[in-house]
This record gives sequence, structure tokens and C-alpha cells, in this order.
Amino acid sequence: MASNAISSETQRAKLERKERVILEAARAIFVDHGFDGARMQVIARRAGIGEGTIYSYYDSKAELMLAVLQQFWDGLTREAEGVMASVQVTDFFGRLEALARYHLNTVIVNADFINLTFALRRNNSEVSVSRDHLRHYVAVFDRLFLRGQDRGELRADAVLWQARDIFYGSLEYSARSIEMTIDADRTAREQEPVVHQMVALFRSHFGAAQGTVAGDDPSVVQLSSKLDRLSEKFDALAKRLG
Amino acid sequence: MASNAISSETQRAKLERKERVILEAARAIFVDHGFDGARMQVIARRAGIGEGTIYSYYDSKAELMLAVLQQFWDGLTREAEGVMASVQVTDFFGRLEALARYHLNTVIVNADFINLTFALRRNNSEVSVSRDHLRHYVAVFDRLFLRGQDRGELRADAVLWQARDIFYGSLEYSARSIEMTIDADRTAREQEPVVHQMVALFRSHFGAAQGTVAGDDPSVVQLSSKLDRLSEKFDALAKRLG
Amino acid sequence: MASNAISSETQRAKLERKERVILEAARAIFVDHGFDGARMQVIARRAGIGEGTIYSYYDSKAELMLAVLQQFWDGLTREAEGVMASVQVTDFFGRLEALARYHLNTVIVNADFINLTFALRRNNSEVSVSRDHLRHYVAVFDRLFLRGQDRGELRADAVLWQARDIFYGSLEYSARSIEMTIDADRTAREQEPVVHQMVALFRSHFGAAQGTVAGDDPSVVQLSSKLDRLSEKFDALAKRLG
Amino acid sequence: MASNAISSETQRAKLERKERVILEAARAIFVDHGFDGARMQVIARRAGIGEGTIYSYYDSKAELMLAVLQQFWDGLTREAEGVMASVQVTDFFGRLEALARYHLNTVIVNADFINLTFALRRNNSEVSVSRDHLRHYVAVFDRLFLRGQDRGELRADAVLWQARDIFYGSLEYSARSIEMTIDADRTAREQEPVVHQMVALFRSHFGAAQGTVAGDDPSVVQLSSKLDRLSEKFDALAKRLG
DNA sequence: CATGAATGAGAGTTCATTCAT
DNA sequence: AATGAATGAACTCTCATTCAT
Repeated sequence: MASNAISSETQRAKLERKERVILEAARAIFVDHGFDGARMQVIARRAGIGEGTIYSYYDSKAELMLAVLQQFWDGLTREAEGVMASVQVTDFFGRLEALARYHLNTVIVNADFINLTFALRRNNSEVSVSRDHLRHYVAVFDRLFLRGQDRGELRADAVLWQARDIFYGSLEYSARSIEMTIDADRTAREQEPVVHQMVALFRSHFGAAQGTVAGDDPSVVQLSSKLDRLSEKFDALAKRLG
Repeated sequence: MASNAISSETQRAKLERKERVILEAARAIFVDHGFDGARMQVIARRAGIGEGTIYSYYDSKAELMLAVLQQFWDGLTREAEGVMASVQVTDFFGRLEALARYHLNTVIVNADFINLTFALRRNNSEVSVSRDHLRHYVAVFDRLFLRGQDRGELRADAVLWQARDIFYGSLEYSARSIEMTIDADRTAREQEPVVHQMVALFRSHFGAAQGTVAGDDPSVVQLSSKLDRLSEKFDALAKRLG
Repeated sequence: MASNAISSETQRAKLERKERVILEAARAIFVDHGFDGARMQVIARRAGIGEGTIYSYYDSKAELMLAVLQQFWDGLTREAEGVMASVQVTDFFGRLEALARYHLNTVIVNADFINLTFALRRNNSEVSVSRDHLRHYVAVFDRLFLRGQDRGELRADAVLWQARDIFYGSLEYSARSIEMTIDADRTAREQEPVVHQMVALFRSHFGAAQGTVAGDDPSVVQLSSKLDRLSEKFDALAKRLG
Repeated sequence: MASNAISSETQRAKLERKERVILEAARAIFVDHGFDGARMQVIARRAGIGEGTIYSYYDSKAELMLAVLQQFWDGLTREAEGVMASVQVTDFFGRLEALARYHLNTVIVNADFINLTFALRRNNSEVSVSRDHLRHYVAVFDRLFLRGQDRGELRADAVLWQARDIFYGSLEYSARSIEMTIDADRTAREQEPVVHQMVALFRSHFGAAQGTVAGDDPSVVQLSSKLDRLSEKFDALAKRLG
């Protein structure tokens, strides 16, 4: 009995591992060649299994793609939520900066995949569940933004979806721009200005009237934010050393 | 001789007309079905010609797609330039509004096609000329922005490419959002707020200081740059320790 | 114009010839290997064309099979009607002999194909049009039989479908038997006795009373029907007791 | 030791039971989907065992089919012999009627399977053992017929194989006809006429010259046969009640 | 001995491209 | 120059069979 339980446990673990291997291989090939360009044989070969095996995990190429998408966006959402959970600062702009930094990097690293997602929207109508994935993902921003309004950090009349479009839209486009001018490690260097720019934009455009903090000079605000960030970095370093 | 000249003139005109017909048909089918989903036979049928005929104009399906893309982006660029040429107002923000309105509408109307363009980047490496098309297209914004700076309407320290990413990125993302929530004619109604929002954003964020921010204090700027350098040093240290 | 007409005539003729070639090849392969056992590639090779070409004539393997069946049974029906039209004798039994001779030979020659037809009935529901083909074919016998009754050569109380089953059933089974015992040219030698046997059977069993049976005695008929009713009652009783 | 013997006995019984279960499942699936249409997985599932297990009983799908056929025809032969053994009447025509009734019913009930048998002849050359099965089965008729000749009930010059072809051929074809026109319970109702017709045919065509029984009127002969059958039924009922 | 996950050869079908007309 | 019938390589998916557990 015990041995049965163990063996079936092993069995299940093995199957799940194989499923992960398939998804990983599929993702790689789909990203490289697109949906139509991807060959099931190549995916199988990369996963180190037979062609037919894939079909005992997924009924068709389309379903495999769907699973890959699912996994990808779920992971992204989880990561974004993780970033929000672990960031130390509590003020809106500090948290926004963390989210922007994470998103920009993510979008650059997974550029191929994100392109693939949108490409599918039109070509393959049955694989257009991306809409829901996306909704879940951007909900992270939505929650942050609403909380910012609640806390009085953002103008009460700011429109959520407009802010959201500006946030994600600008970052994605920037990612594309950066990607186009990549030569070596310029990526890392170029990301920070974009992030800061985004935060500054939100501060100047959606930020609550600055009359609250008497005589607040924008420049000083910027300095303050930089100090905040430096402080965060310090904390992180201290943690690692501790 | 004269008749020959005329007939060859007619000949040439006929060829060009047929080429336009092919491109039009190809564009329609590519948009509806994507690159891989499009069938040459269907394109030929729609163009009212034989399948083989296409191949005396374009060497392959990929080249046909390329020509379609070329035509599309050239048209877009010409249109955008036309808008800039015909708009009456001379101030930056007025002209920006016109460009934003045109671009948002364009991006909504041609959403499928724009998605298709980016999709190709990955699928079909040989058809990735989109980079140049894009560069030409966004140059319209660039010229407008630089002129705005020259005229003192925009802050002198505003960075062109950041502004550009925000402009096009936000509008494209907005277009996607709008498209996702389309029911009937909501499109038209929802576009204006986005346009105005974009202009307001540029005014508040990139607009020249309107007295309040009374010229960045040199000492503050100096402090800021010192902080930046400190931050960078900090990063380097963290890296060595990590 | 004339040349056009001629060339299109030639074109059409060529296509029709190719269609015949395909059908012929398909028939041969289907007969040899059955529906599932037949390979499209083999059919194509036998027809001397490419695989894809078949699909511009028939949408699928199933439709090709259907066309083969159609052609086969239509041909059979036409031939049978031809035999009936060309046979000199006018009396029923003489004509029956001709039909029996033709059918037996046909069934022997095309045994494989007839088996194939019936095999399809169950396996492939969509290809079960055989019912109609068959109906057309056996109508030749039906007409002959009814005419025989009209002319008083056959008993008026003979039941058409019973006679038909006996005629075709016996001949088909005989064909199978003969086929099983074939060694050399025994086929030809063994067919005649079967044909004569069939005619004799019809003469003795369905032939009009030749004086011997001098009109069924009314009293006997009455007795018979009484017995039938008694038997039925008996069955009902047995059922209740069982 | 004893327990060993018992357990091995049980073992053997278990194996035989499992073999029967497999054959039953295989037969059901083969009949429903044909040889090529049947899936080993489905057969296994229906038998309540694993796919691989089948292969420890039968080396291949073809051999499984062969075993199914074997079992089917053996059963048929045994049943037919049983009918001949249990029928009370001793005269040829009475016994022929019993055999005809049994065969017609059998052929209707197992139509799919019989079609399948013949279909295999062509598709799968290695599975053409049906010839021998058939020979055994029709031997029942052969013995009956020869005995009828010995007893002087049938003409001495009647040819066995001709009679056999007519008997089985007509009945099979009738079965097909009946099957084609089935709506509800018409089957049962339509079988009897066919049976009687067959007996009448044998009487009129192969029966010994009726001069033996002076003044034998066909109608009277028919009455006599009906009385015989009634008597048989009576006996059967008496048996059940006794 | 029983299992069912894994296999991979091979099936029908599609479609960009060619070329005789 | 224009055609569209012909091509056949390449695709996704199936399933009888195997074999580690």
C-alpha cells in the first residue's frame, strides 16, 4: 500500500515534470517561430520526447499554445503581485516605481512572447483568451492606483483606465524602442531613466495638488524620491549582508 | 512609333493598376487571416486574376507581404504628414492634438494590420523591415516635438525619445483597450477623451515651466546629479558583494 | 476564337480523361486493399499523377470512393439493361437465362468490388449510398419479372421480392462458391449449370400452373388458413406459458 | 500443494474468463466499427483491462480478430447442429424448415459480423481463414441434404452444391432485403414467409417425383407441412410443461 | 502477469510555387 | 503576359505496439 502510494506519487511527479518540460519546449519554439511556424516535431525533439506524447497531454497544437499562454501570464501576474508584496515603501510613487521597473524589464525580456500573444489575437480566434490573462495582469496596477487615490496621493478626478493605458502603453513602447537599439548591455542602463520618467509623469500629471506640502518644489520632490530609492537599496543590501 | 509609345504607356498604366489591385487584395486577406492563414489562391481570386500572375509581380508570398507593409506604412506616413500640413493652428499643443487624434483613429482602424506587422517580426525574420517603416512614421512626431522645443513651448530638458514612447505607446495601448470594449459606435465617443488626456499630459509634463517651477534651481540640480552618482556607486558595490 | 474553342475542348477532354484514369486507379487499389487499406499515394502513383492532384478532383478519400462506387454500379446497371435490350428471345425464361448468365459472370468478375461495397455499409456510414445503387440495379430483374406475370408466364401469386432474393442471392452465393474452387479455367465451365439451374428453378417454382396444379381447390385454401390461425393461437398460448 | 493446485486451477479459470471477456469486447467493437475502425484502447476499456494485457493473449490486432471470427463461426456451427439435433420431425422438409428459420434469423441478427467476415477477405489477406469456418458451417446443410436423398425425399439427380448455394444464398440475400426495410419489429413478421418460401421451393424443385404418393396435390403437401410444424410446436410446449 | 505512458511510422490533406498552354 | 492544373514536400494528428514499472 505504502509502496503503491509512493510509486503513484512518483508517477504523478514524473508526469508533472514532463508536462513542465513540454511547456518549456513549446514556449521556446513558439516564441522563435510563431504559432504557425512552430513544428510539433521540433517541440517534441526539444522536450526530449516522442511526437505522440505531446498529444496525451494536450489535444492539439492550439491547446498546447493555450496552456503556454496561460502559464506565461499567470507567472507574470504572480511575479508582479510578488513585487508589490515585497516592496518596502508604502507611498504610491515608490510602489509605482517598483512596478514600472518590474514591468519594463519583464516586457523587454519577454518581448517575443508578448508579441506572439497579440499576434494570435487575430490569426487564431480560438486562442484569444489573452484578453482575460491581460485583465488579470493589469489588475495589479489598478489596485495600486485606486489605493493611491484613496490615500489622497493621486488626484481624485484621475481616470483609472487612462492612467493604465499610459502606464502600460508607454512602458511597452519604450521596451520596443530599447530593444531596437540594443547593442550590448545598454538595456540595463537605459531602463532606469524610463522608469523615473514614468514616475515623474504620474507625479506631475496624476499627483494630488502639491499645495498640501507647503512650498513643495518639484525639484525637491524629485530629490526626495531619489533619496527614498537609495534608502530602499540600502535596506536590501543590509538584508543580504545580515 | 507614337502609337507604340501610347500603347506602352497604356501598358505601363495597366500594369500599375493591376499591381494596385493585387496589393489591395493581398492587404485585405492578410489582415483577415494573418500571414500564414492567407492563401495565395484567395488573394488571386479577390484580385480577379490567376494565381500564377501574382508571381510575375512578386517573387514570393513573403515579398508580397513586404510590399503590402511598405505601402501601408508609407501611406500612414504620408497621411500623418498631410495632417500636419493641413492643420491650421501653429502652437505645439494644438498640432499635437491633431496628430494624436489622427494616430489614435488610425491605430484603431488598422489594428489588425499593426498587430500583423509586429507578429511578422518574429515569425518571418526576412520580413522585419518594419523597423524602417516605423522610423519614418514616428519622424512626424519628432519634427513636431523639436519645433516645440525650439519655440520654447516645451521644456528644454525634455528627452525626445521618452516623449515619443509615451505618445505612441499610450495611444496604441488605448486603442487596444478601446477595441476590447467596443460594442457599437462607442469607438468614436471614446477617442476624444484619450486625445485630450494626451495633450494635457504633454502640457503638464513636458510643457515649459509656467512660472510655478520658476527655473530649476542650479543648486538642486547639482544635488540631484550627486545623488545619481552616489546611487550608481552603490549599485556597483552591491554587485560586487552579490 | 476557333483555336480557343478547340483548345478548351481539348482541355476539357484532357481533364475528363484524367478523371477516368484516377477512378480506374482508385478502383484497382480500393479493390485490392479495401477502403482503409488503400493509400492515396499508391492510387496517385498508379494513376501516374501527383498526390495533390487527386484532391482537385475529389475533396477527400471518401468522396473518391463514392465516385468509384457510383461509376461501378451505374455501369453494371447500364450493362444489365443492355443485355435485356439486345437479347432476341421474348419469353420470360429465355430472358431470365440471359440476365442470370450476365449477372453470374459479372458477380464473379467483380467479386472483390461487390464485397467492398457491402463492407462499406457498416464501417463508413457516409459511404452507404450503395442502397440506391443496388435498387437501381435490381430494378432490371423487377421489370422482367412483372412482365412475366403480365404475360401469364409466371404464377400470379408469386411474390416479387421473394423471387428477387432467390435470384440474386443464389447467384451471388454461387459466384462465391465458384470463386472458392477456382483453379484454372473452371470458372467458365461451371457457370452454365448454375444458370440453367436457376431457370429451371424459376420454371418449376414460379412458373404458371401447367395443368397439374389445376387451380387451387377453394376448400383446401380454407383449411390452410384455418390451420394458420390455429398455429397463431398456439404461439400466443406458448408465449403466455413461457 | 493442494492449495497450489487449486490456485493454479483458479488461475487457469481466471485466465479463461479474461480471455472470454476480451473476445466479447473485441467482437462488439469490431462489429460496430469494422477492423480498421476498431481501436485497441476501446476494446481494452470495454473489457475492463489494460491495453497491454490484450497482447499477452493475442499477438496482434489481426490475431485477435481471427480469434473472434473463429469463436463466432464455431458458435454458429454448434448452434446449427444443436437445432438439427433437437428438432423433432424426421422428414427432410420439416428439418430444412428448422434450419432455414435458424439461419435466416442468425444472418439477420449477425449481419454486421458476417459482412465484416467477408470484408476481411480482401482487406487483410492474412485473415482469410473464413473459408474453413464457412465450410464447417454449411456442412450442416450438406448432411441434411444427403440424408434427404438417401431417404428418397429428394430427387437423386439433384446437385448438392447447387442446392446449397440456393439455400444459403437466398436466405442471406433475403436477410439483407429485410434488414434494409426494417422499421420496428417487422423483422420477426417478415421472416416466416421467407422460410416457407424456401421450403416450398425445395419441395417443388428438388423434391422427389410426386408420383410416388399417388395424386399428391401441392396444396395438400403444403397443408401436411403446416400440420407437421404445428405438431412440432406442440411437442416443444409439452416438453416445457412436462 | 498487468498496466498505460510512450513511441514514431505513416496516414490524409494542404498550398506555395511552377510551367505548359 | 496570363493562366490554373499539377505538384510533392511538409504538416498535424493517430494508434498498434512496446516495455519499464
